[in-house]
Amino acid sequence: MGRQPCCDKVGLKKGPWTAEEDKKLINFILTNGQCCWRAVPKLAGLLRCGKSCRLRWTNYLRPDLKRGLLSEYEEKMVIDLHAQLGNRWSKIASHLPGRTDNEIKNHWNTHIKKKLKKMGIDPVTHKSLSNTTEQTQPDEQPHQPMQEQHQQQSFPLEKDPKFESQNDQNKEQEKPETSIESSTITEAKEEEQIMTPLFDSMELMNEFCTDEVPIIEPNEILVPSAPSTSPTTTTTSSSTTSSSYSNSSNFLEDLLLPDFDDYNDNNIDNNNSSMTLWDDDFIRSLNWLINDDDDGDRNQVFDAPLNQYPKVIMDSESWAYGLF
DNA sequence: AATACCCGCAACCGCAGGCAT
DNA sequence: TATGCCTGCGGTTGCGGGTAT
Repeated sequence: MGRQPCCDKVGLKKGPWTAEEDKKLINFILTNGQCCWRAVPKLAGLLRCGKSCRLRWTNYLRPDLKRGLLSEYEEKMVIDLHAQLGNRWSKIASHLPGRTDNEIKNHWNTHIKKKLKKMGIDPVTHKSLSNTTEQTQPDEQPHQPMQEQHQQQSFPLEKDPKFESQNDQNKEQEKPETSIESSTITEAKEEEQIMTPLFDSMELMNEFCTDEVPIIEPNEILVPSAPSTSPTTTTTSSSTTSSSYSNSSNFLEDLLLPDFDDYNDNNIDNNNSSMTLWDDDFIRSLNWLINDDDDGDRNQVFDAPLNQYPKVIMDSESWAYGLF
């Protein structure tokens, strides 16, 4: 028996998501949490395949996403992680809170690759280009993660004192092997080696690793308190959002939203991660969002006002940039 | 101003792995 | 063990905006 396709493609919509579709998906996930993705489109009233819904959610709509270009520090981390892990984008992304594998992959292909080449570094092997041309043909050979290359080369990033100290710390934390199968142990060890210094950097940024984030339930989404309630103009990074919002159909822009820019300025920099409940205006706005649906049947399902949910935890930047 | 070209990013595609039966 | 389902992953594509001519 052949494998069933992930979805019946007949009659399913493809291409860019519209604001209306996003609204339905957000509505559904916020209400029901993430469940069987195959069932999501049907239940949410979307003419999309479940896979498409999952991608849209994980890569764009997820509340804990950051938007905008990667910071210099994030870029360094990506380079370092890529040197160790190769093209395992999801693993790399798991070390960068709020970033998706797709985002990192795109950023790597469009920005970092070029930068490294300019610097005379082969983006595949992370070795000096003059050396690699003699030894390998980078683009034709599968990438060998640096761990497997015994980390012979000296990459500029490793000269960063922060990373050096992390590596030293790493060595100290290496544990003797047990009787577990060697392949498993090397894999685990590799992971451990990579994770340890990065967890430190997570602490440094006072953030969390997306791998550690459980499935987001509606009652877990929190928003930072808004120092200013005046709805401000959108930030520059919001222009990088989906083309679906390029016109006036950006339904979320009309909401009365906390000023996340102010929040970021005031709190992010000094590592103040305090979170509070949404203010009433915001709750009312989102409530409007949830209930503003022309499908009466689904309104019955979702008719619990959002402000009845105990707490809504949310990352400021992601919702500020990604949605609002 | 119009057209061609380039680039970045969102979305798609197909495969692989994990899990249940 | 075999089979089917679901999800995650990495590579690729194609659209849309920006820039050059």
